Order: sequence, then structure tokens, then C-alpha cells
Amino acid sequence: MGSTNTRKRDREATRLRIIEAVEAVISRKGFGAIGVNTVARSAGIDKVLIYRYFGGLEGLLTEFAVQGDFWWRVEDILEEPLPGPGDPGGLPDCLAAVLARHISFLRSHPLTLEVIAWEMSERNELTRAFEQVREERSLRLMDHLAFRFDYDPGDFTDRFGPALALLGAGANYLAAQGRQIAHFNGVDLQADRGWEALETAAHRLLIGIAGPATLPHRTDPNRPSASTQPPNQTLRNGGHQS
Amino acid sequence: MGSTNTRKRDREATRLRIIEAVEAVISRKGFGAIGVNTVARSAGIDKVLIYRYFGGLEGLLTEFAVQGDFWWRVEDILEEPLPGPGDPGGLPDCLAAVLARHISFLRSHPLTLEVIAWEMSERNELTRAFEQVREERSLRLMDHLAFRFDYDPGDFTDRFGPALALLGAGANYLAAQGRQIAHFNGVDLQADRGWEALETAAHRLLIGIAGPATLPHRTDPNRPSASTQPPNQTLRNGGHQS
DNA sequence: AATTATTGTCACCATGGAGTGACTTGTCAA
DNA sequence: TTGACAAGTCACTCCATGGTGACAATAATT
Repeated sequence: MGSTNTRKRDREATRLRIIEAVEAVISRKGFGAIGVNTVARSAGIDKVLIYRYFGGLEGLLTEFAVQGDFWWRVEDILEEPLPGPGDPGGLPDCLAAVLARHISFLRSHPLTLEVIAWEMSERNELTRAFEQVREERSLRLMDHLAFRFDYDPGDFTDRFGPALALLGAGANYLAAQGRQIAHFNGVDLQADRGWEALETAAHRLLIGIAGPATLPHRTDPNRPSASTQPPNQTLRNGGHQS
Repeated sequence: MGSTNTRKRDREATRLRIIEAVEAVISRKGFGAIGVNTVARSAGIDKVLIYRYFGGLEGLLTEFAVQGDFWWRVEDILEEPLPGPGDPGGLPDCLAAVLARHISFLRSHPLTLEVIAWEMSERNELTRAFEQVREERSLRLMDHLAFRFDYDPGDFTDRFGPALALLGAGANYLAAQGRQIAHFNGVDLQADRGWEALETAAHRLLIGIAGPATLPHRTDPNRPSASTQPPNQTLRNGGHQS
């Protein structure tokens, strides 16, 4: 017992210190500065421990990636209150709100922005894993939205997938660039004002694509697909079923 | 005379070889691999020449940046035929066409994509210069579009700047990511189909923001601003004045 | 032909990173 | 108390890179 002592020679404690050092280095100098020496120096330990405990830099980064969660969870994006089919704004409002939460997440997670920036120029096991998580959650989110608004998932993807890709990708790019540059096409990326303008612009754009004028869904009331339960059970509390 | 001989010891020729080697290295291994040794090895010359002729890596990269033009010129984006105020589609069609040309440029300029990716993680004289060129041309493009559709430039920027920033940034992100990853939100970034879908999505989005229903411009027919000539004279042939 | 300037080559140093083997020291169990 | 094992330290090799000085070879100039 007492395995969680505050011993001086504590493997778990040093493991944690090392992982935290990874985060510290990335926050301070970016992913490009990550290395065995840098991390060891920042953690105040000998680099040989990185090899002993993690099998090298790659293992350490994997561990780091597993610990921290660098992407939103579908449940958080869908958390109520969120505009639904009954609300006046309908689908455009909902999509705009989803995008706003996406943006909010990005802007409050600097480490995620580092990951996004890193993925631009690096290609390895880790970036592949990151990408896979993001893609999986994005698609799952779309399925939930399709269900929420009674679309066939395939229909929904065809209709709104590319548009949401464009807007989401734009948010990624602008948020990541906002770390370094101030303006993009005249928009101030480091001020809340700029981001508010982007969000309202996105809202107006989405009204165009998903507004009442362009809403030919529910054409077949008793189509076989779009079951009566959410696409999968990963939602904590069933999400939107009221 | 005969300064352009095919001598064996030709300073200009070696200078060119070195600059071309920069391009080759970036194309093959990305900006991250750029270095004095790498370039010298790729050019088949001694690295000391880089210091002699360019004063070091920084000078070489500057020269490289000056030579190559890594961003579209406003004139090319505005080249006729381009939808104008008289055409049925009007402003949305025009903006969609502009975005399509932006995308086309990106997809046909891999080096530009490398620059974009590089700018995400690096911050130095060069990236600052790149950014400045882009920003200047983007704003100038917007001014031209405002003039073309008889908007007050400030109005136009307020109304469409953020939306165009979002869409343009999305294109940048997706094009740059398309070098490495295949799918984003279900869209295939390495197939023409995927990009066509993105372009039509953008078009539909723009109809929402700039379509006839949301076109309260020209409210003041004799407003003082929006002069009768294009914002500046950098257009080759005066551009759109018919 | 001799001089001079410049192109290009070679050898070298310093630095910093990745990775490893041998050592010391603290902790736990017998 | 003692021995064994694990935690942590030290010292080192190897390698790639940035950067520089000295030298050889060739072209232009006189």
C-alpha cells in the first residue's frame, strides 16, 4: 500500500513530469522544438529516462497524445441548448451554433492549435492518429445532426458535408494562424471582434445553404433510413431526444 | 562581351543552380528540410558558395522568394470572362468564380502549398513577407470587386470580408492538407470530384450571403465614394471597365 | 607571359541532437 | 543487516548541421 507516496524516486511521478514537460515545450516553443534533449532539460531529468520509460521520443509523444484530448467530443458540441427542428432558426442556426462551438474550442485550446499547425508540415504515426480521431468525430457529429433534423445521413452528408468542411477548415486555418499573424483578409484574428464577425458571416452563409428556401427534406416521411435512435450510443445522455 | 557564355566557372549559372536546388528540396522534402547542407548537396556545389553568393541561408531564401511568385496576381483572378453586375448570377456567381480561381491556383502550385504549410509553424522575415503580399493582394482584390459591383469599399469589406476570409482560409487549409491527407469531413481532397463539391458548396453558400434577397446596395445612387475608376491602376488593361 | 581577381574545392571546428553503457544511490524485501 | 533491483546520473560515441579559413584552378587583365 501507499504506492502513491511522495517518494523522491518515483517512477510514476517522473513519468508525469516528463509528459508535462512535453506540453510545456510545445506551448512555449512549438512542436518543432520537441526532442529528447529539450524535453529532458525542461523536465529537469536525464534524457535516458525517456528511453527507459517510453522507449524513445515516439513513445513519449504517443503517451502524450493519449493523455491529452486534443479534439472536441461530439457530446460537447451537441450539448443542449442547441437549436433544433422546432426552433425558428432551424438547421442554419444549429449549424452556426455548432461551428461557433468548434471555434470556441479552438480558441481556448492552444495546444490543439499547435497540433493543427504541426500536422501541416509533418506526417507520421502521431499526426495520422490525430487526423483519424478528428475525422471520426466529425463524421459522427454529422450523423447526429442528420438524425436531429430528420435527414437521411447520406443525404445530409452530400448536402452539407462540403460546406461544413470548408467552414470548419477555415476556422482551423484562421485559428492556427491567429497564433502568429494578426489579420487575414482584413479580419483581426486576435480580437474577439474579428471572431464574432466570422461567426455571424458563417451564420449568414449557412442560412443560404440550409435556410427554409432550400429545405426539401422530409420528402418521404416513411423512408427506411434515419432510424428512431441516434446513430450510435456514444452520447452520454442520449443527446437530443426530448 | 559574351558575358552569357557557357563557361565552366560561371557565377550566375551556379547562382541559378543553387536557387533551383532550393525549389527542388522544398518540392521533394518540404520546407523543413531546407538547410545549407541539403541545398548544397542537391545543387551539387560546395556550401561555401551559398555564403559567398547569398550571404547565408537567409539571403538565399529571400532571393528564392523574390524570384518565384507564390501568390496569384489580382489581375489573374479578375480576368474576364467573370460574372458582373449585369449577369443573372450577379455577385454570388462572381465571388464563387473568384474562389474557384483561388482554389485552382492553389491546386496547381504545390510550392505555394508548401509555403502555406510552412507559415503555420515558422515565423520569420520570409513568412512575414509572404503574408504581407497575400494580405495586400487580397484587400486589393476586394476593392476591385467592390468597384465592380458598385459597392462602397468599406461596405463591401464589412459585408463580405469575413465570409470570404472564412472560405478562402478553408481553401488554403484543405489544399495544403490535401498534400498529405485524403479526407476531411468526408470530402476527398485528392480527387477532382471532392473539389468540385467544395466549389459548388461555396457557390451555394455565397448565394445565401450575396444573393438578391440580401442585396441592399446601391441605396444611395449618388454617394461620394466608389469612384468611377478602379481602386488603383495595377490592372493590366483596366480590368472590368467595359 | 606574368599578374590578379575570382570561381570552386577541401579540410576543419563548434554545436547540438540521438542514442547507449556503465555507474551510483535509494528503496524494498528477505 | 544485507542483497537485489530499480531510479536516477554521468560520460561518452556517432552524426548532421552551420559556419569559416586556406588553398587550388581558371579566367581576365596588363
